[in-house]
Amino acid sequence: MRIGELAHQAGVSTRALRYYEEQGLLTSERTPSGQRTYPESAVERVRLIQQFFTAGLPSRTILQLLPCVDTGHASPKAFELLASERNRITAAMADLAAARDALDRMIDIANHPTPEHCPALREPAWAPYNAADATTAPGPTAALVASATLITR
Amino acid sequence: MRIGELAHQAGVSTRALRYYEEQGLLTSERTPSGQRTYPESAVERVRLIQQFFTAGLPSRTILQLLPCVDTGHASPKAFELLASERNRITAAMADLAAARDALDRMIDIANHPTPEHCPALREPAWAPYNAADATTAPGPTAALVASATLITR
DNA sequence: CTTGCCTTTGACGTCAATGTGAGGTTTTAG
DNA sequence: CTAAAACCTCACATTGACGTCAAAGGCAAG
Repeated sequence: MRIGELAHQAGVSTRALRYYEEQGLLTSERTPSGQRTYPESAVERVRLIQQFFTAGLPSRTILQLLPCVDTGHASPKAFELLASERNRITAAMADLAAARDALDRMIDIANHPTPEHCPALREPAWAPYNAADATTAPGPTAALVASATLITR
Repeated sequence: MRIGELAHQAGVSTRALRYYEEQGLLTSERTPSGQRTYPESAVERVRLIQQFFTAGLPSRTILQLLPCVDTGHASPKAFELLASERNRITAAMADLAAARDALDRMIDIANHPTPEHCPALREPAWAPYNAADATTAPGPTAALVASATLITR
């Protein structure tokens, strides 16, 4: 499998794949003419790398983690890294949840039919502004929190 | 309140505050000599801005959202933005959860007392590699998923 | 007045994961 | 054989939220 194929199957650009290789995250065989060749398993590997990138892990950290994936063994230092990154992610999820709650409050306020700060009654029928949701929070739509804390000015 | 005080109370740098102002996210009065002055309420506002930045919203988007916070009213376009950002955040949380699950699988594998790929028995007593967790997933520690999918090579 | 800390504007630096093009070789399809 | 498509390396550009330094002015205390 050459680089274009891998890029297609893994859903990334060829530039990204060369970058991963440059960072030591991905290896490749070379044909006599110098073109990269990958095994099928590379697709899964690239997807894993992408997952880590998406989660905000920097390439240097991923580089330290991948050997642990390959060997199934984690040195104490790698283990510490594993744990701290897990905590980072958990904290990031909490931050996201907090921001989402803030947005929910704004949505509630904008949607709340109280005339004092709601000339938003011109709206026709509300498109159900969300459809696929039940990922983490099963909450119906938005938190029912007092609005005072949001009205800054 | 001058800029240093606000920066301290809101937990950001003065550079960030000037940047926020430059982006139109934050306003300030000026003393005759040109120094910025803020009301107490600016602390909360900066915290909200920071919360949005932390959640990955770009400044341009925050700029569109803030007036909605101020007036308590959302135009249809702002409402759409609110909803789409909410969905973005939810998706990001799912991505984080997936990456965390991957880390959990790695932790499990590294920790699993099977000799085939586990010379990790040299470890003394495991520090409970996580403490504050129950943010979203009440899961005990790590998923108990088959290891085959992880062993790439 | 002067010492020291805070503030001002302006502008360049950073970091990281790519995008983008140049200029050239290899593979593939007809 | 030939043209298109895919690949190669090298290297500069991008994006965004700041960091950082420079040169200067403001403001309280001694």
